[in-house]
Amino acid sequence: MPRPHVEEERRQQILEATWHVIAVSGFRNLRLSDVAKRAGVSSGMIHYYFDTKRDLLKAAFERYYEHSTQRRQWVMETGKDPLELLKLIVESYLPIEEETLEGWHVWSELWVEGLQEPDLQQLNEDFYGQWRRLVAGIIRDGQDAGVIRDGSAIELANMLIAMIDGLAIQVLLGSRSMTAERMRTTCMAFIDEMLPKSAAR
Amino acid sequence: MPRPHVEEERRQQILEATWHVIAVSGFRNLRLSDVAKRAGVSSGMIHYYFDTKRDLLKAAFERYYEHSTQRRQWVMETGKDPLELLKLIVESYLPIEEETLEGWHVWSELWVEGLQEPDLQQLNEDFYGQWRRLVAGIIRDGQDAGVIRDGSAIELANMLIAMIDGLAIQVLLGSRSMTAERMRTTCMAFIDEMLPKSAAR
Amino acid sequence: MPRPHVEEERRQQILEATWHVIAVSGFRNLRLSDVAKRAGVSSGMIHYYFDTKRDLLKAAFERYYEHSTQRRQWVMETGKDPLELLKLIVESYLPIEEETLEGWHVWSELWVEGLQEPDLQQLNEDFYGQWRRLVAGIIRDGQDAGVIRDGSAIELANMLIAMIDGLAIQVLLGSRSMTAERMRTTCMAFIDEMLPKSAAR
Amino acid sequence: MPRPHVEEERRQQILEATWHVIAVSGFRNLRLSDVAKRAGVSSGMIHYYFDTKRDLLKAAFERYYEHSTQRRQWVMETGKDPLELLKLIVESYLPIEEETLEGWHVWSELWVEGLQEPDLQQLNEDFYGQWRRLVAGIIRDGQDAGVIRDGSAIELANMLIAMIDGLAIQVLLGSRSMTAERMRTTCMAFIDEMLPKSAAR
DNA sequence: GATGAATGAGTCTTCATTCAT
DNA sequence: AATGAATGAAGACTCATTCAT
Repeated sequence: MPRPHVEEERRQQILEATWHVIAVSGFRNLRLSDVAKRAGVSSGMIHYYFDTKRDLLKAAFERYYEHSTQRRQWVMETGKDPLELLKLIVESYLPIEEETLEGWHVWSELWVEGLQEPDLQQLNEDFYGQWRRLVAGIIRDGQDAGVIRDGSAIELANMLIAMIDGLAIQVLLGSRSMTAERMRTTCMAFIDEMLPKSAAR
Repeated sequence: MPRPHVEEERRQQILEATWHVIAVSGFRNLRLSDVAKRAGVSSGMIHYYFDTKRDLLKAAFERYYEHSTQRRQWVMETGKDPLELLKLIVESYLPIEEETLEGWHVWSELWVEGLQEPDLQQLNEDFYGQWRRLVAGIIRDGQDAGVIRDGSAIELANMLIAMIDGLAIQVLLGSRSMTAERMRTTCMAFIDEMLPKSAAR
Repeated sequence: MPRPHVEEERRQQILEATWHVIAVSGFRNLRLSDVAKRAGVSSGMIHYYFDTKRDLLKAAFERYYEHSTQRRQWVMETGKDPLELLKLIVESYLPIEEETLEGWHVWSELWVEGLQEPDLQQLNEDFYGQWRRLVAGIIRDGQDAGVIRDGSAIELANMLIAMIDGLAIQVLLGSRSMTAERMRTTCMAFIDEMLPKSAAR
Repeated sequence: MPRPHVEEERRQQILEATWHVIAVSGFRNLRLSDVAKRAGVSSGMIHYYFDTKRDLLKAAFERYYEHSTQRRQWVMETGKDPLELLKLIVESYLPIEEETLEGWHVWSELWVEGLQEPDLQQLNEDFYGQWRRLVAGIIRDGQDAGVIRDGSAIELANMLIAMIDGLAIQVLLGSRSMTAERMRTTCMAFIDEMLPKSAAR
């Protein structure tokens, strides 16, 4: 009785275990044996599915990229008004929930690993390309509706996205001055006070 | 016959070599033999000055923290008007010049390593504490002079700083959509259009 | 498909190789690569079974302790009369046969290493505890049979055991004045002339 | 103003420091830097006086051999009666006093090192040769005076000396069953009950 | 498909030894 | 005579990778 999908399942299982280990231990300290243990498989099996450690890590990031992309699908399907939607996005990216936190860890490791790895740079480029287009689209909707200030929507999107990333790093590093709560108010202040068309000053 | 300062010089020499190797190869791939080669000393000498690799790396980051702090001393001594000064700061942090680029690389590695290392988190905390106070001070000067909008100066500083960090990451990753030039215009747009008190919309 | 007992066999193989190297080269000069070579395995395998060199050496001594204990089992099963039995024991401990010689070498190294290592001290304590009880039992049998002088059997056992150890050291050191032959006559003289109840003087 | 003996003094200083380190840390763990620290000199100076570590250790043992020989000079100059003198000797070798304890440690290390080193074997041979002659001489005095049993004086000396060595090892290893006190009574029992000509049985 | 014992190249680390001062 | 900074060979240890089962 062949189970045709067993291979694919195993791959997923291993790739997900890889994220978790990256998120918990960091890239630098990742050992294949840890991944094997976390995935509940033998170390030999890792190499059955992935030729080298490098291949595994690359695949894990690729898979995580897809995962991250899917995780923000909901944004496309919301009928909320633009400013509200931006706030929801910010809210969903605050490094509070376990899963979001893990996402930030994995993505941070990808960034730094990407400094040396063109493949990962491409992943990042694709991801942020979509990200910018998504946020810029929302901003453009707001501009069309007359609730968001004029100016390059892409540039405004870049501001918000970069701000989220920069603040998240500080939160991840356990800064006492930049907590997740503080990150929320800072982002919300930007959306409430700087993006709107005629916000009071 | 004591050879004065030899020890201190050697330490500096090794620490600086360590930055360079971190900046070029990344933290994960750093081999002590590379540091030794770069510093032009024997591998044994590394251990003569630093007990373990870990100690060396920690010391290198600490030293880099001091270095980074000193590198922004000039900001304190400028008589420029606030908005102009903020622009100069942005300009000086664009990842263009070799030295600035290296700084971003080292600091990125510190961030990601800091995810696992409380000591590095503290370094980051100190550094960003100063950073926020510095930028917030300038903003407050601008508010006092009536050229910068009202609101929490610290919060505005956090926005700008986070934006710089977030954009720099993308530039460092070689994004074709986010170049150093693009980063400049984005930051300048924020300073010119969002910070001033009564900027036209 | 599990390969049963492979692990346990390997451990034994490595531990025995370790004795031999200790016996031949001494503790101080023991290199893991020598043990690996002697055991006919790779150096990595040593660490597969033993975390550190220290662990290996400790385990080797522990295993040797068991081995030594077993090697004297025969004494319990002999029906010989007490004085005869004591002589057989002495005979079996003369540093003449290859295996006995090796035993003395390993045990000497254990002694000196034990000066710094409480774990090894405990091993020695256990071993000599059994040893004393065994010899004292034989002596007590002799006293009960009226062929061995009165007095504390444990004390008499301690005399004989210490004498064997002290003489063996000199033999091991290749003394020309204290050969194995000389050691034999000295011990036999003690048993023949000093232990018996009414030996002529 | 040349101090002609400064070199000789330094040598002594270093050699004595070497004993102490051997006694405290054991031979296996001895580092020249520890010796230098203990002697209060630079590591370079060790090599000024001794070409190699091996040379130093050999010289240290040689010097210790002389030292040990001198330490028992008093035996020659005592007018005590033979049995009493043997007891004094035993007393003086009990591993109780700091200095005696150190002596046993150094000598134990010499034994085990001697298993590999013919030079040290020779030292031991010389030392034990004198030792046997000395003790045998006393025993012979006792035999001449009619207070010690007949038989080979050398053999009786070997018994006593070996017994002392064998017991001392157990005491040094911190045996709870063989304390210095126990060692004393055991040796004294041998002298009191086994050596005399017509001891009651 | 799967295991995990085994390998060995790669690195960190130690420390005797050298040598400029 | 003396120092201690510097060296580099030696050796412990790690871990990705292989392969017999």
